[in-house]
Amino acid sequence: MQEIKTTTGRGAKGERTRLTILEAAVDLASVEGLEGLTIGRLATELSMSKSGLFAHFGSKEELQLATVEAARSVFIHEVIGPAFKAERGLPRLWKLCDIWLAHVQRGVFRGGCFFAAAAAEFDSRPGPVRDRIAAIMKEWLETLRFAIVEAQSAGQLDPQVDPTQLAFEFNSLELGANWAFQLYGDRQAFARAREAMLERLRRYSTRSGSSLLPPAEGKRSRARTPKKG
Amino acid sequence: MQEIKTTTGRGAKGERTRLTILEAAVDLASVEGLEGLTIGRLATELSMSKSGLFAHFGSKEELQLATVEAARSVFIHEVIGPAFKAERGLPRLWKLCDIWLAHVQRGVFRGGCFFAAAAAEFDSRPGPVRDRIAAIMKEWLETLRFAIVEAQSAGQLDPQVDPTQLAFEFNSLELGANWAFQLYGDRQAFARAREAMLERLRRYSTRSGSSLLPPAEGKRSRARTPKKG
DNA sequence: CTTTAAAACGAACGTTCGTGCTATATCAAC
DNA sequence: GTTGATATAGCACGAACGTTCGTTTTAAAG
Repeated sequence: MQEIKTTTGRGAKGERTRLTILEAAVDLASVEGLEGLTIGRLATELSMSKSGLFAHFGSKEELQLATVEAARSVFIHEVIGPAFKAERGLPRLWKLCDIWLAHVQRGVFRGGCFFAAAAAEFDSRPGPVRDRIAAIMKEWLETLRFAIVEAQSAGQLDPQVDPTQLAFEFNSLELGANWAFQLYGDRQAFARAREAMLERLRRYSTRSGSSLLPPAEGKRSRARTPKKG
Repeated sequence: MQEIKTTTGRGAKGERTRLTILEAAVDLASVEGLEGLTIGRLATELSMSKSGLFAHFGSKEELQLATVEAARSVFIHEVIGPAFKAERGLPRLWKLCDIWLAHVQRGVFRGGCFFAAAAAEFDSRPGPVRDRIAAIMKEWLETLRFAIVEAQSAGQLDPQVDPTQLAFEFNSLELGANWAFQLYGDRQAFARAREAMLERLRRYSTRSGSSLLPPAEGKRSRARTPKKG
């Protein structure tokens, strides 16, 4: 009988430690940046030795890559997953935007959107880390674009709308809200981003689509939009 | 006889050197970040000694603050100045947006928008540097907002439009274009941002205002929509 | 010229960085 | 309980960091 490559038996402890490290690494990197994510600090924070921690990754770049990957997992779990519970088309598109903004507001990452920060840090720094960050953010943009296309296919959104253009605008509003919140603590920015997104979705939505969007708020709404259960 | 402290006579050389240093500092910081802006590297790049350079600022934080201030001067000279040559109201508002995008595209700062990068780097790092960056970006947002208000006062823009909301959206689109260009080299992003901005300006502009905007392009090269048939 | 303050330098400081080595714990499998 | 891989620690390294200090060069003022 061929023995199965043991990832579960022998290396159990190491894997657990690795995950613990990466959890702390994501948190630290979201605040200090992927370069400010220092092996010494990380080790101190986890009460372990630099070399012991280092052995799990072999190089700082590998640690950074693993951290980026861990952040992507968190993002998928916190944003993509929940949004995909909504039905295809306009509801899912809206949920993607809404939950994205919520995950920043909730502080899923202490430093706001992990990838916005990482992109700004690495965009002038060629290498595998930059490439991976770029790929992950493209995934997100592609997810947005595809949700738009699905809404069009479902007859909920004007088929004349350019999906890439709309995805660009939504992504920009997300970046803008993240920026305003991180730099000024401006919570209103989330409402502004939502308003701008909903305005577009409403304008482009067909009759069958518009009922799938949250009801329009009056100006200066004081109450929160009721969550549907 | 009381001697006058001449700032022009004795300190002339030092001031010139300081400006040379800051020019290089802005360039370096726009790529490597304000923390990656290292005194040693800067000195090497300028073929001078670390200590000689250091003496001009007294601390790294002072160097960072001076660099931020120098970047602000460049920005004012390259964006605000030219845009303010346009007449008040809608023309100036549009020029502010248009030239902002152009200054990123032209590579006025090697790393794209200096302040977008600096904000992302320092937003989780309290202190005078962060405060100054935040204040400067608020200046910009306020400039945008005021231009919108002026366009409304001139009867060129729908007075019902919330200036803060529109300024937020424009700023977001700028951040989005900067992001796409820095991370993917995507030049189309500038056109997308302009399209989104102009779409809003056109929709909100009065009859007297709409003639002040650039003519609408013929749907751009969007003929190739893979319309599924 | 001489005088003198500003400007630039060179060397060193104490830290921290990433990264090797070597030794010691830990723990699943026999 | 012994074994052997795996995981962690200890220690040292060279380089780079911001910063200090004492000295030397430079150039403006008398």
